[in-house]
Amino acid sequence: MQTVGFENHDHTVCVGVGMKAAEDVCAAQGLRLTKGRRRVLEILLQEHRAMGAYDILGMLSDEGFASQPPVVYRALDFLVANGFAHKIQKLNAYIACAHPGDSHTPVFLICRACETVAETAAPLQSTLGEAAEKIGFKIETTIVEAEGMCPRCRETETAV
Amino acid sequence: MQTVGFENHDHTVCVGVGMKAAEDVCAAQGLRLTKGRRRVLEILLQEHRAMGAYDILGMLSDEGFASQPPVVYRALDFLVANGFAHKIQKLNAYIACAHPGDSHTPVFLICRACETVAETAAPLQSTLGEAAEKIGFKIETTIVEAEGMCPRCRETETAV
DNA sequence: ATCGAAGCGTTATATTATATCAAGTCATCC
DNA sequence: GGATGACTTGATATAATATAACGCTTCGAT
Ligand SMILES: [Zn+2]
Ligand SMILES: [Zn+2]
Ligand SMILES: [Zn+2]
Ligand SMILES: [Zn+2]
Repeated sequence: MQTVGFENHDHTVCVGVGMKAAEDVCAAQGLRLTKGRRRVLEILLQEHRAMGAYDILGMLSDEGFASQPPVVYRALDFLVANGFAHKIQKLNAYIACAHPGDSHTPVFLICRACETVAETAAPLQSTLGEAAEKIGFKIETTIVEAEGMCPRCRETETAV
Repeated sequence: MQTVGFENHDHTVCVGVGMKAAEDVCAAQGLRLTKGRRRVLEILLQEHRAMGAYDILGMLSDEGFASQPPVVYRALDFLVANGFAHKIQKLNAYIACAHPGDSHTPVFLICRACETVAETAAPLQSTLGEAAEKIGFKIETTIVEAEGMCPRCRETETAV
């Protein structure tokens, strides 16, 4: 599992891999990757950045989809529930999963200057789970979001 | 540093300790713990739970404070910026810091059934920081929120 | 073909948060 | 003591994010 987000890369591959992974998982689990859900995932993969729900909604309605919020929130709920996308709580934004197919606890690195988001992972699940279990808390999902400065913004940084 | 949130405890002590810590930090750093800021922190300490901004605003306006959103958001901004309170992103809610005075990266354990929040800590700062640094990302702040079931709700749980 | 579950279109509304500008407060300097 | 400037507050308005509810359609299984 590698960190995705700051390096350059062949982007059509990202989209292809992401869509394929979603299709496979849906086929295997009997989930329906309907037109709207598919298109939202494509948008997130193509843009490769955290997008607000209303940004996506704007693109959808430009393309002839209905233009009401539930259209996009329903699609996002589906994608997030099934691990094809994640919500970045800090930004109230959504991003395609960079490690589709794998079961994982994502760690997001969020640049405070440009808001670029990279998805990586850290082996904290067990550490945290054990600590929580000691006080009787059963962890089911974990959100980890780290804010700071990405490599590019650090280069061009003037003041701290 | 201990986990705070699920066990029973003498609550007047929490409030006293929290207010004292805030007063000390403000005195030391030349910050102004004004009437509204003080009252919001008191409310958060007394309630000892994650509260929505508008919940707090309702209490403030009942007490004669102005009743516009900026009143409470400004106070919360101050408290969060100075470490006296934290924002729980997952809940869009705010909670008094359980470890005031210490510099720390809090870890929140959030019960999905009752929404009780406990603040604890995990030694993941260094692990995560090193991993990020390898790709040139400089972490400044980290949000960790774990959702699951608290001890009390696990006892009374019927279905999973 | 019928049935039930899941999905979608649509209207309306709820919830959370910020922009802006004028006025007040406080410490400091002279 | 008055001028200064930084910070704080009051107040109006609006932005941004998200959900409720209801009826219709589509899909897949029997
Ligand atoms: Zn992922
Ligand atoms: Zn950046
Ligand atoms: Zn804390
Ligand atoms: Zn609980």
